[in-house]
Amino acid sequence: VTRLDDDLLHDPRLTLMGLLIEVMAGVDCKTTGQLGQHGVTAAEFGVLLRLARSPQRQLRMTDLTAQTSLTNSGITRVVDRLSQAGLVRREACPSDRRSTYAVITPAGLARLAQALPGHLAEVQRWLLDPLGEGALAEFEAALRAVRDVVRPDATAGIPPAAGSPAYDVPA
Amino acid sequence: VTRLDDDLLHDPRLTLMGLLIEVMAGVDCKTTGQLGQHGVTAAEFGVLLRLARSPQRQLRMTDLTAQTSLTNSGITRVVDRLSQAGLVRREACPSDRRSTYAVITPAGLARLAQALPGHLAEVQRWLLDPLGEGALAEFEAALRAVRDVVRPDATAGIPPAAGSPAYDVPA
DNA sequence: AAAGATTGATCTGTCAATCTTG
DNA sequence: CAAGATTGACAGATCAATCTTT
Repeated sequence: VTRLDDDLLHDPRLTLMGLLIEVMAGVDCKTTGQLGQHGVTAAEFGVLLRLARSPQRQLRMTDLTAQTSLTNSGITRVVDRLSQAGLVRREACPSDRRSTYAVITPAGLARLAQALPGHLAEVQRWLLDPLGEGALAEFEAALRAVRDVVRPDATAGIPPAAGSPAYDVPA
Repeated sequence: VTRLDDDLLHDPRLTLMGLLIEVMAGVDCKTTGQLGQHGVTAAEFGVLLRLARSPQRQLRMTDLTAQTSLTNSGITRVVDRLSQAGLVRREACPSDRRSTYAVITPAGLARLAQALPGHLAEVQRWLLDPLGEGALAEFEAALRAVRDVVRPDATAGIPPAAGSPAYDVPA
């Protein structure tokens, strides 16, 4: 049986993990607040942003799933809300009738344009500013190293057969 | 009106934020899976851990709220589940009858002892290993810098009047 | 049979309101 | 009235099951 050693309870790895969690919670508390003022959740913002960045301002549901940390049904629901709000429109895929495109509407682009500058400001204030000019590059490299391991697909460099550009995209 | 400039859509700050989100999603997907095998969610694990580390193996509900990224009602619900499962017990506070202590039970300690080593292994594998020996200290310092700004209270060094030790604690 | 998408049931957490004690 | 805790109503996401198309 495993005894509950006191060293285990104070393992430095717990501290690191705790810091990561606190940072994440803190930062997206701030950004969620800002985005909320523009009537979108973080997940919705992420979808709008990805659509706006994509070739035809559109992406298949499956590709959205691959690019976010949501499940396919999660994406269905986010797109439901966005299309209900008129920020996104569903469109049938001509070549494969199983697929559906989500297309960002002019209203969606407008909403994004309205929310984005403030969002960048929050990221600047709560992430870049505290890091400082010096630590930034190192921090980003560290994140990238971890990302490449926990999300190997995000960097898999095979030229996208269908329309999924392998950008680094936030939510 | 704000035009949707193409530069805004590709601002490097979005990349950084996106990396942070991906890393967080990736890492706690892994750890959630491991913890799930022991029948606890990440939030529940965090509460058990904090209780185990606390002076009398107990904490007031309020202190738990302060130490996690949950609301007070969120903590109520987590403790509900844990006490339903027999891993935690509620106990009245003698000095202030508004307060309730959550006390970890022997079963709770056992569960924690059972889950903790595997959890540490996951953190090692998905966080420390990818970072590598060299980047670790820098990364932790960076996180701490951000944490201090987004969560100023977590480091406020006033000696805890009531029982809330200002550890660095994960969830 | 597998891939894409959606739906119903459920889980976890929040918010606002409430109750009790200080 | 403020602080601590809980509760009801609800939002957001997941899982497993389902339906359609390949």
